[in-house]
Amino acid sequence: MVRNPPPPRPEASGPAADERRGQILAAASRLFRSRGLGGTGMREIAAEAGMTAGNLYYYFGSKDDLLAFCQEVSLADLNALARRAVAHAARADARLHWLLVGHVRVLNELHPGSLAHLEIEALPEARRQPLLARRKAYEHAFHQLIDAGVAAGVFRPVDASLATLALLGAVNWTVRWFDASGRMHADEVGREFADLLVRGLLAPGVELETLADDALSADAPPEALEP
Amino acid sequence: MVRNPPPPRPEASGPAADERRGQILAAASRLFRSRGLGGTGMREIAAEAGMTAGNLYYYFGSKDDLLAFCQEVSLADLNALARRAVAHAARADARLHWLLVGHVRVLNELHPGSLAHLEIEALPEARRQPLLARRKAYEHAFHQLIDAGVAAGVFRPVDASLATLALLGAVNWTVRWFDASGRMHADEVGREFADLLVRGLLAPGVELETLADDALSADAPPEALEP
DNA sequence: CAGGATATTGAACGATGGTTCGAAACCCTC
DNA sequence: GAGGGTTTCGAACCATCGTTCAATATCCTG
Repeated sequence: MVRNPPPPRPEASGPAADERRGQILAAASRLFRSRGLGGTGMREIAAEAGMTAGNLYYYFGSKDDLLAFCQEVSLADLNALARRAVAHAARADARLHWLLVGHVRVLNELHPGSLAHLEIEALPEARRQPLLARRKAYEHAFHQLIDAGVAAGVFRPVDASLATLALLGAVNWTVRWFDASGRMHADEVGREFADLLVRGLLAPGVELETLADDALSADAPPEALEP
Repeated sequence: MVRNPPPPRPEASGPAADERRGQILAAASRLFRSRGLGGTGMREIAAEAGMTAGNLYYYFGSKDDLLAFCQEVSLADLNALARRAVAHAARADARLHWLLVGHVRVLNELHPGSLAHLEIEALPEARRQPLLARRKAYEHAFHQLIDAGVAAGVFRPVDASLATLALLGAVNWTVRWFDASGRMHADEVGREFADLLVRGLLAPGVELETLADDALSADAPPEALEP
């Protein structure tokens, strides 16, 4: 006879719990960044969030849950950005530039030190799939923008997949060294990076165009995020 | 009365042991790559290298020893490359391009999946310092090449420190996704990346110059590496 | 073939990690 | 202030991790 799985432990819900989850996520991100992912324990995360290890499990069923949540949030924000960039009417180089600046800001300013989609490998197979799909969607936006630029003659002909990985590598790497208390703000770093990276794609003779970067997705567009 | 530290346990020496250490390093690198650093245990590394956990300690005094060795080897190769690039007579863009290609190859072809200088934070303070010094030296080479290019009017004026981080981010990121059995070889990826990144630095109107990339440092220059 | 140095094993130890759980504390509402 | 839901604690559990070590196998040398 098959035994029913134990009743799913009651997971906290409601706006208060969501708020708390946000605090935990922030604390975890901070620690993940300085001590590495495997190097930070639940007790440390709890302490950083001003609570007890046992209490953490009232909000997250497991460390994997916490990690997956961490990445879902970042990926959702990144994808929201990407959708806006793809839908925008400006030239491909301007849109790509704008997206790159936003990317750096989301990773270092909105979710400081967030691992974003950086450590998917650390999750068990079952959790990976949905996150990988979202990451793929995000990369697809870069692919699209680059192809659009090539088609328009704004970019020189490049392998869009490879170029995507180059751009993402550079901007993702910022979480390793960016220091919010340092001499530069996230958006300044983002602009310098985007300048360099998008210029690397331009066809000879084309001048880089840019867009004004606006507010981050925290108080952003009215359209809802995907479910 | 101060007790003498226990006699330093005999650590294997000789060419045979060095060979074995090389195998272990390769196995460890492979696992670190797929499972992450904190996620791989000594037992797994040992198994991957075809031996027992206890046996590992005949070659490395601790996991930190192993990790530090891993990074020293990669950094030594990278710095050897960097010294050649800095000493070379060609134009700055060509030298930087050559160095970037070499970097990708060292990380993905010579030491597949090596974490290189990527996870220094995981080491205890004492170990970090010498590695950080070597990394700093390596970054300094990029800084030099970029400044030289700017001075020569080959590159547009950029923040050399920031540009260095952008370039290194892109090429370091390759260890996350590069697959030796994939459609591209490490040197092809390296060239595409170097093209994009160095072009991003060029001053308007300047055409990219490149150097032929030669053999990797395995059978490389006669000058000795530093001790 | 003997015998010592070199390699390797497998079991064990202590510490730490994620996790569970019953009980206490807190916070509302009636 | 009694009572029920929500939240928090703290101790304990068990697996795993890095590590040690005495014993054994393997290899080379005389």
